[in-house]
Parts: sequence; structure tokens; C-alpha cells
Amino acid sequence: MTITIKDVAAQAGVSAKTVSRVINQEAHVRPELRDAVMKVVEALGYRPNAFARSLSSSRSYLLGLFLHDPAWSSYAVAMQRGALMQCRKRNYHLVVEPLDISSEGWERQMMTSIDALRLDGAILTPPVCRHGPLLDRLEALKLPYVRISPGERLERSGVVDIDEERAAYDMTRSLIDLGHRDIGFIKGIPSHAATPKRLKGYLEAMRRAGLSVIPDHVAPGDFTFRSGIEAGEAMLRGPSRPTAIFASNDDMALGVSAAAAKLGLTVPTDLSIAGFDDTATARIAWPPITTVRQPMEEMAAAAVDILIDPVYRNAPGDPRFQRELSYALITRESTAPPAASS
Amino acid sequence: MTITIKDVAAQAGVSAKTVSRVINQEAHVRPELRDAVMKVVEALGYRPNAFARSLSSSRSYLLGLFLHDPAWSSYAVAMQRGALMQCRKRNYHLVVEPLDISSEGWERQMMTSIDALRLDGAILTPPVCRHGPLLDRLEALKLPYVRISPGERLERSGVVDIDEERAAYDMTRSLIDLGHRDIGFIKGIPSHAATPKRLKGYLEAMRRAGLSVIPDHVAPGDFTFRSGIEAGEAMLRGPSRPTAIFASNDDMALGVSAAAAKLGLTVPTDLSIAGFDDTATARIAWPPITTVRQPMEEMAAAAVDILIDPVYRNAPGDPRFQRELSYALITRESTAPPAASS
DNA sequence: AGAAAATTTGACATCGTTGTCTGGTAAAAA
DNA sequence: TTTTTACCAGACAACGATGTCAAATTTTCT
Repeated sequence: MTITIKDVAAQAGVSAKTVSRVINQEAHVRPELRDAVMKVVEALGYRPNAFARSLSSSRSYLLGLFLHDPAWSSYAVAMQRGALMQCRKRNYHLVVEPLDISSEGWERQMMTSIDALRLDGAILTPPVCRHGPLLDRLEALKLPYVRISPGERLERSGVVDIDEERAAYDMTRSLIDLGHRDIGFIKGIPSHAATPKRLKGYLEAMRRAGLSVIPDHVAPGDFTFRSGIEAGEAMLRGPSRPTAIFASNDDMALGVSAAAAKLGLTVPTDLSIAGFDDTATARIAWPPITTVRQPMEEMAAAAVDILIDPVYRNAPGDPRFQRELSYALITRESTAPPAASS
Repeated sequence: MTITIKDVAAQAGVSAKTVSRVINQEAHVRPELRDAVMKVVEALGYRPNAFARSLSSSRSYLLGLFLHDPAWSSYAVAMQRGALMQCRKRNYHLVVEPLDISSEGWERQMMTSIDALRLDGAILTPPVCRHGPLLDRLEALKLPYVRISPGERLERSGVVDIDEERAAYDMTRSLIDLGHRDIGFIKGIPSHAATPKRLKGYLEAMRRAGLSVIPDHVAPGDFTFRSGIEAGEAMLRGPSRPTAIFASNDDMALGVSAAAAKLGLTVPTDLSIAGFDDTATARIAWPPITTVRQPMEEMAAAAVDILIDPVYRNAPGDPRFQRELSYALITRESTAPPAASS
């Protein structure tokens, strides 16, 4: 038999409500009574039933992590890990909800899941976090949410991100410092907030170094391995070949690497390659890819902390809930000075 | 406002209980009525409140997926995806619990999480599923659990797996059919149940084909990329070089691929490489790796189905809860006939 | 056709907790 | 001392579903 609050109440000679007050550390309980009740709680090993509690109070101690499903990448995995660990520390639980935003009715899917579980908060990752109407609906529901790397910041909600533009700038700069003059760039999906930022950082670094950007050496891409192969192949077969290519994510960088292998080019001797994100695959590839590390787990953990903060609910726009974490350049074997021939 | 069962009942002109029956697929509801109610459920987008359900039925509608944490590989991701989707279909929810079984107190961590959430069942993946004392404790708690790829089957619990030995046999056989005679093999961690099975399949295929196995061409490994590099390098630098290497998982196969690149060998011209698991990275690598596909998502889904089956609780040993799913050989560009020189 | 059995439905209590409201007692202010 | 205020504690009704049981209906059997 499980011990209920009534057992405790009877044993302590008080009402159930009073026990509830003690458990939840509410005000207005005489300290002596408080202690007496606590003693009984300890003695009986009473633990409140989480379901009853949620049902009654309409708080769930549950946070939701919403991910765009097809992109179930190591990015998503890292996010989940970070959020999970932080929830554990804070005595919350995490529900992971994959979403397919290209399918009809994903919003309803999300909403129903929110109210079935009465989530206390939601963590939104790209590209879900950029969906305006969705944000409006969450606000209408008064469900606190935090956006991760949404691109633009808004006054009305917490954000966790890194300075993508500066990161791209730094990476480009480091290629320039290695001696590269003709550096190619592969863009991501236009709808993704990171795309223009990373491009801007690249362009800015080239401009400041007084280097010209060859139009054909800035190629479109869509963050997939395949698009990296295509863009890389086109660029490498072209009339003038860049000595380095900076892809705006790791998967595409791996695509470039594959394209180079196909064309008989050796990395990094004939071509330097840099990526972005520091996914596990960047490490596992051969050669390992030089990339920008985003502290994804910490970002997720920060999002959890923000959501749990009792102040957040009433002041989601407060600047202290706009957190920018730091990134790091990870140099691996896919980059080197250009061949002496140049 | 959230939609409750009463709203549906009112709209459909039936009692709340009837709606409840429909939702839970209980018997004794006229098909026409069933459909009518379902239509209203759809129309209103009703989803039962998980807490109220739990409170009332003393079931939690929550399943736990326990994963060995450091191995948060694409294996784990696939498992999670499969389990999640199936839970959604069946109106259950999933809680993912990463565990570090090398750390002290992981068992307690697991137990507290089980009784805080009052899980209805647990899915155990390797290597957690092989921990005898843990199984005993779960049984003591009367918590149904299903083991995924545990190696040996037990009378007392459900199992989902594939025939790893035959899969390894088939893969080896297909290399032999390509014309390879000297095929190397890289083993996994000994504690992992898959290791001896995959080895056995390989040895058996070699034996039946009348091929001899060179002792140095069966190397130890630990399922990591790095161990694949090391084993591969050792084998390829040795006096006689195999024309094909079968690594017992994809990460190690990628390691072999990297080692080959390092030594200036071209895959598959100079060396064929095969892996096992069909993880996302096997597809993304260059060249893409030939491998054995485990239907991991389906395996997880099957585990969910077993746990939810009302019969399972009382007859966990029933043969119908021992499910073997089918695998598939995925041929990609890392394998080809050996160079003509041989 | 009439009785028995099976099927289909609903009323109502219940799960364990917290929110609201009300009454009483002790401390502070007049 | 009397009035006001603060503080404490309990009764009772939610929260939203399911379990139980009994009534109404249909089917099946003599």
C-alpha cells in the first residue's frame, strides 16, 4: 500500500491541507507544527503522488523539448542530453517531442501534446523556434518557452544562442591566417536563421582582409551531406579552384571532403576544409574536420534553467534571460596552409 | 481552455465513460458508436490528460527507455525514435533515462526514477539488459521489462532481437561471393552480447567456404572509431594484407576506412570494407559503407507493443514475446571484387 | 414466444492532491 | 480594553479521467 497524505494527516493529528502546506513549504504554518508534520512524513516515508499533484495544481514538473524530426542529427542528440541532465539536477523531467514541420497538422500535434502533459515549459530549437504563429499560440496558452539559436531576438521571450556571425568570421579569419586567399563558402537553407549570419561573418572577414570573393565560390546548400558533395564538386571542377572551402555545417563539409576524394584531391594538402557545429561525425571523418564548436549541451541546460526560474514566467523579456554562450574554434587535420605552388 | 472528455461526450451525445471506452479500445462498444465518437475526438483534437488517467487507473502510461549513456550513438537515437513514435500511436509517453553503468550508484538512480514516475514498463538496451541483479530487482518490483538484443534469451522476459550470427554469416558470405579469399575481421567489446555472435557468423562462413582464417586478421576492437583505426592499421601494415575487412560495427568500419586512407589505399579498389548496424554515419562517409541494417526503430516499437500488451504482465515468458526481426544487407560503395592482381 | 445470456451503455464514486473560502485565535494598534 | 490586523488551520469542492455496478437493450437458446 502506498502512503497518502491522509495517513500522514491522521498520524500527525492535523488536516490533509496542513500537510500539503508543509510539503510545499507554503507560509502560514506554525514552525512547531511544521516540524511535527515533517517528522511524521519522514517516519512514514511519505512521497506525494506526482500525478495527483499535477492534476490538482496543473503544474507538471515536466518540460518539453521540441525538435524538428527529420533533422534528428547529433545536434538534436546533444540538445537532448544537455536538457535531460539539467532537468535531472533540478528535479524536473523531460519529454522529447519530435515534430515534422513539413507535414500537415504538426502544430496541432504539438499543442495536443502540450496539454495532455501540461508541460511547465517548452524548449524550441530551430527551425521550430522561428515559427511566429506558434509563438503566438504558446503565449496565448501562457506556456513559457525558450528559443535556442532563433536568429533574431525578441523582447518577449528567453533566448540561448552563440554569436554565429563572429564565429564564422573567426573561422574564415583563421583560414586567411593560414595563407589562404581564395576561400569558398557553402551556404545553408535560407529559412534557417544561421544561414545569413554565417555567410555575413565569412564575407566580412574576406572584406576586411582585402580579399575578393569569387561569386562562383559562394555556393548554395541545404545542410545535407549530399548538397555538400554537389556544391563541392561544382566548385572544384570550376576554372579556378579555391584552396579552402568553409561549409556552413559539418555534414556539408563532409560532403566536400567526399567530393575532393572523388576528384583525387588530398585533404588538406590540395584543399583545406572547415565546417561548423562540431558534430560527432566531424571527429570521426577522415581526415577529421576543423570546425566551430557550439556548446550545445550547455545551451540546452541554460534553457532549462531559464524555464524553471520562477521569475521567468512573468518577465520573459528580461535581458538576463537572453543568454549568449561562447563558441570555440576546433582545429583538426582538414586544414593546413595552401600548397606552396600558389 | 483544454478539451476534456466531457466536452467530447457532450458533443457526441454519449456519456464520458463511453468516450473513455472508445479511447482505450475496450470491448463492448457498438462499432457505429465507436466511429461516431472517434470522429468527435478527431474534430475536437481531444487528447486525454495523462495525469488524470494515471491517477484514476493507477497506471502511468509511461514507459522508460534505459540507455547506457556514454554510448549515446545513432543506435540510441534510433531506438528512441522508434519507441517514441510507437508510444505516440498507443497513447503512451516515453521517458528516456540515460544511465552510466560504469559509475557508482547507477542502479539506485534507475530505481528512484522508476518509482518517482511509476513507470508501467521498461525497455532495456545493451548493455543494461544483461545485468542480472538488475533484472531480479525489476522482477521483485513487478515492473515489466523487455530486453533488446540481450544475447541469450531467458524464459522470464520478452526479447526483441535479430539473428546476429546469421547476419554476420551472410555479410561474410557476400564478401566471399565477390571473390575475396582473405577477409579480416574486427571484434567488439567482449562484454557485449553481439560480439561473439558476429564473430561466430564470420568464422562459420569462412569455414564453410573452405577458407582459412589468418589469426592476425581477426583483431580485437571496442566498437569505437579509434579502435577501428588501430586494428585496421595493424592489419594493413602486416605481412599479408587482407583484401576485405569486416568490422563488427560501422564506427570501426569507418576507422578502417580512415586507416586505409592514411596508408594510401583506395577503397574499394585496394580494400573492401563492411560494417554492421547501418548507422547514419555509414551512409555519410566516403565511400559509403556496406553494412547490415538492423531495423532499430522497429525493434523499439516492438518492445513498446510487448510492454503494453495486457497479457505480458502475467506471462512474460510466453514465446510470442520473443520476437526476432529481420535484417538486411545494404550494399554500398565500400565493397567490390578484389583487385585482379590477386 | 418466453427465458436466459450476452452485449452495450450510463450514473456515480473514486484516485490523492491542491485551491478557495471560511472561522477562529493571537498579536498589534487604537 | 476594544478594535483592527495578521496569522493558522480545516472543510469542501475541484482537477479529469477510470472502475464498479446496475439498467437497458439485443441476441441466443429452449
